[in-house]
Amino acid sequence: MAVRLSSHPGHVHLIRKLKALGALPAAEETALLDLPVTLKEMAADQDIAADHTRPSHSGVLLNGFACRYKMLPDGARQIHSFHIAGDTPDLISLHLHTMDHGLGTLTPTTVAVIAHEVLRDLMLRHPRLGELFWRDTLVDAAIYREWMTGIGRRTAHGRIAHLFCEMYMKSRAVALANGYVFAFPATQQEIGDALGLSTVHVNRVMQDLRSEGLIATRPERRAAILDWDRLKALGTFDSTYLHMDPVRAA
Amino acid sequence: MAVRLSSHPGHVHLIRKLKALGALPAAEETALLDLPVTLKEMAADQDIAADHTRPSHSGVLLNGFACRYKMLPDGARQIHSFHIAGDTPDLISLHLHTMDHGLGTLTPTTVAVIAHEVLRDLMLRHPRLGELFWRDTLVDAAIYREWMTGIGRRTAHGRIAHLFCEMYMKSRAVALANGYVFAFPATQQEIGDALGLSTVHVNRVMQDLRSEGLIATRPERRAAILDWDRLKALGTFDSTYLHMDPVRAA
DNA sequence: CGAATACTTGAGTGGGGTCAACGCAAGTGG
DNA sequence: CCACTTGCGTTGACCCCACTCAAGTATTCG
Repeated sequence: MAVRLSSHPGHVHLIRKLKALGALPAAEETALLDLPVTLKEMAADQDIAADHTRPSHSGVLLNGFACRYKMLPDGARQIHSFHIAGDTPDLISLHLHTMDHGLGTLTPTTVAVIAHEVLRDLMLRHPRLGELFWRDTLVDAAIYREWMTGIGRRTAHGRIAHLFCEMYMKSRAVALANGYVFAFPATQQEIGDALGLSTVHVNRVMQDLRSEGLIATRPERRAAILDWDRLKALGTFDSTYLHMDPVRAA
Repeated sequence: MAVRLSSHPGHVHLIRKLKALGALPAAEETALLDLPVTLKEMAADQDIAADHTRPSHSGVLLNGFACRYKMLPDGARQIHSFHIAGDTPDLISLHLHTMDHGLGTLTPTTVAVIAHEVLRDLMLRHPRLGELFWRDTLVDAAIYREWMTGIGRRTAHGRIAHLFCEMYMKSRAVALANGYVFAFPATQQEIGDALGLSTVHVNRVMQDLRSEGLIATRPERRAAILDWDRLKALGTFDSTYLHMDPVRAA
């Protein structure tokens, strides 16, 4: 059932995210919100796009959480990124036609599905939007580099601290943080698969961070940062790679 | 001193690379080769673009080797990617204005430096070229994901095997491989910094791979793959992520 | 032919992995 | 409303892959 993107309240997160990336003129904003999309409600642990497939559509996450991941032949999993409302995680299938990894939901999720041809036409009509989306994929790439740095060279404590800093910054940018509290529904298993750690070790390190008074986690799958400065120092977190300052970027 | 990109023989690697990414019509090829560039000869271990700077130009590697890297406060280094002739490693500065990492040479190198405004104008005139370059940055991102997977979930033997497979495929794509022999001038130290391993361990594992008859390295800084199938299996290498098949991609 | 810059080797160590339970809350169905 | 299941977090014991430190031995190059 085709509706306009603007018909679902989740579109505000996309707009906020694009505005955090750079100037979004009114004409472009209107063109984007007028796009015909299909709303897809998904359960947790479903593939939005499976590895090795060739999608003909891309999606905007309107709510819920998703992740990008790769399964290895021995059953090990590496999670490459977490995605929250406002993200366009499979925009890349517009130019990389065969998926080289999977994209799956972590929680029940609403996705606005848009046909590739519609997106291509939009970007031809509005090159400024094309640039913003390109920029978005480049920020994703910067995040991969940062994770690579963490997995390769940071201790387990530093990696987990860094991840909490990043998820907080991303949530705040789309107004999904309430003070230092934000939704972070990943299990310890998933955090381990993201950071190259075992579940058991994630558990022990998170206990350390909690007992040190750095973070708190709630049964409702929310996280809170209790001491931003010390957490940031522990994870040697420098937000430059998130490229969230549109003023300096302009 | 401004010359045309076509004036340096290294331009052929760029053209080959773009053609491996997708169709490159003659008009676009001509427009690209006519670009005014400045040729810059650089020594080894110099920064093409330093961390935290705001470049106003991007470069094409015409020959030599470079790498993208990040230094951590404790002195540790993570190398994010290796780059060979034909690569455009700092194209991203066109849209991410502040460098969140460094880009440096590994060997003496020739770089064609192009002003951002010239590139922007080129892509407005030729959206098809813009798409190809976007695609190129997406392939780089796919390589980051693959490295992340390796560092997070592969053994040291698997990581090194995978890296040799990747560097061979990249060299072959721009006709810089001779059979299974290709230039790979990274030191064991640099390989370790790329794969999240210590120099000592890289050394021991490479001895294993040599004595197993999988690879050979030559004093002239060339590498040879002696048993492609076993090396590929050891690194669980699947070249999908390099997106090198323009036919299926079209 | 020194002086760097790699590459090698050995010995000892530790961060994080594995394996195997156990606790506990939230369904879910009878 | 209780028995069963399922998913997630937690704990303990043991172990190994890869790291560190320290000392070599080639190469390469001015």
